[in-house]
Amino acid sequence: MKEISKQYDFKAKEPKIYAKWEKSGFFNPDNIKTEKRYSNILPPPNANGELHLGHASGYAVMDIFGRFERMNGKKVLLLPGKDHGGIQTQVVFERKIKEERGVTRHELGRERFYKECYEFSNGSSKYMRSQEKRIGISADWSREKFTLDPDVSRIALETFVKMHREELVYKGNRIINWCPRCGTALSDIEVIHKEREGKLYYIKYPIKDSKEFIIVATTRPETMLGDTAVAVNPKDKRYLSFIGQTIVLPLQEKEIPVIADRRIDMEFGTGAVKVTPAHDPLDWQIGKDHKLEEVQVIDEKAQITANGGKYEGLDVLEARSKILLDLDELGLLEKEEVLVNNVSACERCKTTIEPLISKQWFINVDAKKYSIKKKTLEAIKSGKLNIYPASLKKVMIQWLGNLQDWCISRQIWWGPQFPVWYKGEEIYVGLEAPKGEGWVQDENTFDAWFFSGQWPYTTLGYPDSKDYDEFYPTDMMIMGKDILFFWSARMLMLSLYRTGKIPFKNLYFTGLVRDKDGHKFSKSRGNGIDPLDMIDKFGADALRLSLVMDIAPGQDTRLYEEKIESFRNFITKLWNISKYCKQSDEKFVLVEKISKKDLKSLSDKWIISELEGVTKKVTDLIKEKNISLAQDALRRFTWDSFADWYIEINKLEKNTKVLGYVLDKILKLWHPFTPFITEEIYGILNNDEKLLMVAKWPKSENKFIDKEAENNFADLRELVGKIRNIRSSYHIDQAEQIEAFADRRIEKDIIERLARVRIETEGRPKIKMLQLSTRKRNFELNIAKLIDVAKEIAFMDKEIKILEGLIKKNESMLKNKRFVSGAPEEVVAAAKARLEEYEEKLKIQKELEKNLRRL
RNA sequence: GCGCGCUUAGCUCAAUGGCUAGAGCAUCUCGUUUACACCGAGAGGGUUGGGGGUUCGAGUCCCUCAGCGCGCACCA
Repeated sequence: MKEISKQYDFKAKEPKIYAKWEKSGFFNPDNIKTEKRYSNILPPPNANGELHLGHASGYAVMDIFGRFERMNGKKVLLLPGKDHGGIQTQVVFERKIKEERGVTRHELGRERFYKECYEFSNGSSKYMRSQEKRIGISADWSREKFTLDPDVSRIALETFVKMHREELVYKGNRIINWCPRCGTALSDIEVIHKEREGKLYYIKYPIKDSKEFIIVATTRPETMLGDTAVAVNPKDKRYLSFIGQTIVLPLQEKEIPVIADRRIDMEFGTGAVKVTPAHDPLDWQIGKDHKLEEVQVIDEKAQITANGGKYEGLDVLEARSKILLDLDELGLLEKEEVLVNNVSACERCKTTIEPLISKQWFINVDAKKYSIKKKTLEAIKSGKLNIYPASLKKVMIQWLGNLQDWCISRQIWWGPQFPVWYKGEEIYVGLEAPKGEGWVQDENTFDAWFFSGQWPYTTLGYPDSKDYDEFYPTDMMIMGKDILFFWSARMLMLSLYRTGKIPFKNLYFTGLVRDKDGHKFSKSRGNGIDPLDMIDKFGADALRLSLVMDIAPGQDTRLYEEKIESFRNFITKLWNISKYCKQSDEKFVLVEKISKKDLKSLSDKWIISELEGVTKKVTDLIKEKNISLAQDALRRFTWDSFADWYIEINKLEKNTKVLGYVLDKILKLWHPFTPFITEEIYGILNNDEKLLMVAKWPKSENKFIDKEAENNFADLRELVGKIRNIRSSYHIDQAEQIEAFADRRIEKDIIERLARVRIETEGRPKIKMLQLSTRKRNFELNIAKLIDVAKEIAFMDKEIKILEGLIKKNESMLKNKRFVSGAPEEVVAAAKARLEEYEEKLKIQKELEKNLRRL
């Protein structure tokens, strides 16, 4: 039989335990023979970096649910993968080659850049995979996927072809968000808005053949080079007479009309707006409706185009200052005002966005043949998808309601190219290049989210594969709430379109992991916690626990070393508990089943009753997706009830069978949370012949619930507590055994041991004694020790007052007819029971006080 | 502007409308023992952000105010 060593060396053990799991083959659901299944396609991290706390917390949650379901007899598939990451990876890789080799992607050329970026991603993936394993995730690595794997990307590309055939996608000129640094179009959600203090410039626009002006206000004067109208609200009396007149656009000397449009806010600025359809989303709309010319004056490098006349070639900011100078010279600059407004920036590189008109591929989200928007809204509203937390359902519905066409083409090089070929006026859309000479493929690459949005079924080999039939729709999807729109919404949209099914039954959002002060972890702040460092320092189990403590779905959580440390302490406790059990009796073994006959003493009955209760509670809480509370309840049982009370008592009245039974259940209940240490202990105690990972989850059995034992044990604890309290408040040395006398049958040995007293049961000594007693007088003893009578009386008076207050409260409740008839039966019964209990306690207290006064 | 979330012990968080509002960390006191000092025992610490309401009963539900955080839209 193996021994349990003095200390748990998690650093040495964890890799070995993981290797043992992998070798067992049970990460692969094919090796589990059952009809029931549970599937969770894991979110693929971008294959360009390192595992961070966000990943770690997500994996901890996914693995807890996965292991729970596996122990509940299901074939569990946790399918891992990596995302090629599109823009983000390209930005990272470009920076890398610039720093390391001093080259740009243009110097490498498209083909070579793609190839090297692919190799880079592959290398990072391997590294990340080794990190993911250290968290302990029980994923089926034999099924691991990459968004660019041929089988995966083929299915995703087919979706595009299908959409094209069914007219859900189109290529067209629209105003889009352009990142001049990345050199690509972006979708609306890849743009972040930052408040910045800027200036609002008031510029005089002269009316043709008149001395009058209209003053317009703008934050971006450089765009005036492309103005094709001035717009006012038709209700605005100030400008009624100007509508239809002509303005001579300053600097360009071009004639443009004054138009009326109800979208103009009369309150803002002067109420008159310069309209630049080529460089502002709202102006673009107005331009469309009024059939205005779209004059592009800013190009894709954020420089002024030839349409900008003498400003051509200037950077937008240079152009802005030059234009302001020129206007001032002409006397057309009325004034400047400070204004705080939102500036759009690229989510990845933070460069200011230029709105441009550009020819891009779009998904029509409200197409005639199939409205992605409507179908997705319907599915969410149908209630067939459980969302944790439920409040995010509303957010999703609101977002979908406002959804605009989705720009899916990018001008970056990293990622799959559009399956579209051109030859002159001809266009071909299909998976393979068309036969014949002279076809040129569309240069655009896909928005990476178009690929990851199809992840639930591309990974399973849609449409005709064993895995797809068996595991789709999946049971669970877990992600950070920061990618709610990016990912969960897109998965719902695309999966519903392609497969006709909601891709998952449960959608669980994790919150953000923050530092102790509630700040985001960031490199610039230097407050980052590297999960791998923490695993080295405290072990994977401790990190997992700290990541799921205090969490609720979608709620941010704070993490800091002391928190992880306190869970490392718990892990040590679990180890020591097991060590004690093993050492307590050479016959000690883990026990799967027990019968009532095996429960000898009060404490046996109590601990088993509590165990059954906690088993039910933990199981229910995990099913409700409330893993934080489940863990909390289990920890309290393990540390407080089992270690601090039952084991201490076990040192006196051994019941090795009960000990083995409780430990067996505890190891199983803890396994989803702390898989490594529980597997290690289970292995030692079973001579490595059994694997905890696939052990059966404990089932709570009502027959062991024993309320009477629980109450009696509570009384015992209360009495011991009272004695300890007295020792502490009178500074009685811990070494000193307090003399006591009891004339009733009580759990003498236990109380003597736990409270360090010596209890005489015969020959009551003739000295003054403090009397202690509990409810129903199950336990009563007298302490033969000099005490401060006045102090004790004061203490008892306080107790009596509290009890009287409680009695009054409960009495008035029970006298209230509306309470008795209106409240649930159990509540009324509980109130009655409480009242009796308090009355009895009060009676005892009063008696004790009377006795005390006689001293 | 619209929407969402949060506010409970010094800190981090719990508490199906119903038991004297609880844990962990931190603090203070003490420490003999067949696992554990990464430990054990005990103690202190609360007007549940303010105000109002509904209810037999409110930390919990409603209204309102304040503070913090987030999302969306607008931003000429």
